[in-house]
Amino acid sequence: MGITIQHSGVQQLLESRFGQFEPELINKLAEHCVVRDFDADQQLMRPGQYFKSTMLIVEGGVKIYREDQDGNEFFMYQLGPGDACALSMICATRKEQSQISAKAIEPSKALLVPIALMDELMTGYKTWYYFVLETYRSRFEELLEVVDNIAFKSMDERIEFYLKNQRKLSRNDELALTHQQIATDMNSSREVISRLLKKMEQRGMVRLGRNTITTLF
Amino acid sequence: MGITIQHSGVQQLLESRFGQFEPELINKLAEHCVVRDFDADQQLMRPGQYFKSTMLIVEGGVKIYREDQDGNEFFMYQLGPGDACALSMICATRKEQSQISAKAIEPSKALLVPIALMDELMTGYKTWYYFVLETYRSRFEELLEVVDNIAFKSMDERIEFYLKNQRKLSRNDELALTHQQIATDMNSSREVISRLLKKMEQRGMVRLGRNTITTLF
DNA sequence: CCTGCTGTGTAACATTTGTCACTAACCCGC
DNA sequence: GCGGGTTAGTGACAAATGTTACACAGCAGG
Repeated sequence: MGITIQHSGVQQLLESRFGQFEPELINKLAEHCVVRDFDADQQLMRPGQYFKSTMLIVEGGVKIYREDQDGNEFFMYQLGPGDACALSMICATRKEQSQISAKAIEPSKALLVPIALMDELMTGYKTWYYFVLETYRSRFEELLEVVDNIAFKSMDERIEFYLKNQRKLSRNDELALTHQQIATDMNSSREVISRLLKKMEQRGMVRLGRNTITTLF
Repeated sequence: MGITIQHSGVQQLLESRFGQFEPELINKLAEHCVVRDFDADQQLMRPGQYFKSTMLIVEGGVKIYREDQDGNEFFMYQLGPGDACALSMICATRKEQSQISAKAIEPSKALLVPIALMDELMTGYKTWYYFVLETYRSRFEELLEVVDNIAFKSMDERIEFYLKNQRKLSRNDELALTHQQIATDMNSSREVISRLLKKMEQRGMVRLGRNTITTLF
């Protein structure tokens, strides 16, 4: 399954991705945490899973989904290097079940921080405490933006928002996406997405190709 | 505007509503915080506002809304005594603008905790630190449930969810709500709500009266 | 070059939700 | 008991989204 536990090199990874951490914190983490590799498309979390550690993304990218009982997906936001999964913190803290699912979109590395360490880190290291609060804050705001979108906006506006997001993440105007992928992420159907994308093409907002959407806005 | 700043009785209020706090923390808070009264329907927060303190609800009830540019509202969740507003914590911590609006649904009291105190409380008082994390966690989960609802569920299921929520909050099967209020909270229109409520009545799920909805499920 | 698979286009239709227009029922103060 | 305001019910229609069904284009492998 491509899972590798690495003990070496943790310190360097931490220094490069989490430069804001104080040196003693980095040492502490390097001492007690391991890095785990994930393949593209591998799940980092699934609904109903329990956590023994919280995850910091060191390399790659991770998509965070909400899933309902029937297996429908709904994409919420994406994490990159330097981000932490607020949910894994929350669940870890409470030893509770996860309500979401996370999937690596490319080969990724995550630092696993044992729950047992959390209290000590929180009270002993100011930069950790700020990091955790900032993580909560930004995930919360992302979630608010998600609510905004589905509560107030129509499908075409949401597609636009989605494409903008993808562009920012891939740092590329040409997106390698199928209509079906978008439909799944937005919990809609391919036909609807095709229809609306076509309209956007007519309005000159995108150029469509097989497996690619070029944003022109 | 019915705003009163009280300095007396803070300690008793804290003890009754936040019994989990350690005594030294209660003293600390009583020393540095004030209680503020809000009238029914008065706004505690509005979008674009800056915070100098974070708010703990001591008495009453507060509705948390998302608002869009056109002034549409979308109800997210409700706070009662013993709850804290995660957003006010987040914004306070970052001295940032609020993205939401909060309104008292009945005469309410809130404890105002100055931001300046946050660091000290967080690092010095374990029960405060747990309280803050638990606040983030539960708000985050409420927000996830909101996403769930609007992403996956149809209007009638959402109404059901809404009514269940209201019932839990008011601890009463008979809800004093107009269809228009529900429509506003759900960012829909009165006619739609009336229509669906009527269907629910035919299915025996509710009994409808003027200004009242009696839940039978 | 044929074949089969995946991705896309599109028409027709169903369903859900929103809007408009109007009526009726109820409630309160005079 | 009579207006006037608020709340609710309803039909007709519009718009958005979802569904079904099918055609077709591009590409990869034999």
